[in-house]
Amino acid sequence: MTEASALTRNQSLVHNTLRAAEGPLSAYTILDRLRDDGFRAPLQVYRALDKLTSLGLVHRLESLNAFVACAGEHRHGENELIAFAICERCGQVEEFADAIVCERLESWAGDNAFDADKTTIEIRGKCAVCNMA
Amino acid sequence: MTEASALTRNQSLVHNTLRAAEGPLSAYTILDRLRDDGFRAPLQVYRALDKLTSLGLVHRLESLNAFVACAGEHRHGENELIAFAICERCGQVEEFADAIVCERLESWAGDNAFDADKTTIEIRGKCAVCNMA
DNA sequence: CAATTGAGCGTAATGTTATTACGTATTCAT
DNA sequence: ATGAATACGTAATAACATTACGCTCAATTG
Repeated sequence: MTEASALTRNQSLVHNTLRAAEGPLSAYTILDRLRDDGFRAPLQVYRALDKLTSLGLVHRLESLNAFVACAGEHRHGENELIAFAICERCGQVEEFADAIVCERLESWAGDNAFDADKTTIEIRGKCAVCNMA
Repeated sequence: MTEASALTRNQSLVHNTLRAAEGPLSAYTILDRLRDDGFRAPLQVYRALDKLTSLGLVHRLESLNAFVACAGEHRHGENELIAFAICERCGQVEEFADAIVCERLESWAGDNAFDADKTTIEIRGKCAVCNMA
């Protein structure tokens, strides 16, 4: 079994909602989609999201105040540096990692004695598909 | 005269508030600091911030929902890619640019036909000074 | 076994951040 | 002068997030 089996009911519901979604969802959108499953309050969602992000199953998109299920099967550790390309038009999010970017940022941190905790990289723009249209 | 002279009264007030601040300020904090200057509503602040960010005089920190005056005299164009290192402890923000990071992200965008509009890079952690303490 | 601890849960209230809507004023090029 | 663009003031509301309180359950451990 995957680690997902360790999730609680609420956590699974939130995780599945995000995985079923086409794109990022806000916490309140998730809440609305889970009303029928007994969700009543924002905190139920935020608590699940906290856990899921700490497990690396979900990412928070800071520039959107929204959340996405981590792409692919490869669950990232909490520390892996992932960049996001967010299409302003269709809402699709592409996730990618770049070793050199990662290295450069770590290098800056090293040079400046900055103890990095969490790094956010988000590119807003138009995806290939929408670029054509 | 600098371009700053082209700013309206409200825009200057907001800009000066940010420049006088030790670190990033939320829109509502700015509002509070400008009550005596006649500010009454959030929109007055948000409108000024919109203008200032489009001029490259102010940056929005997405992971903080807050704003900082652009460091140094070198006003960045709206397009220049700047990274921010944000100390969770003292609130100080360091601003830096890295050509290679920039190049790698542009390269990813090129390869994926993604038309990048605005890119955010924010590192949260502890700064050199706080690291010692 | 009982006591303690830690994670999770439910609910209510509140706090914080941002926008919409509407009308007015000023500036500037035509 | 007139129309377009930009900025302004105010009120209301929407959207996002947290604090506080008390309860349950399971695992640990003394």
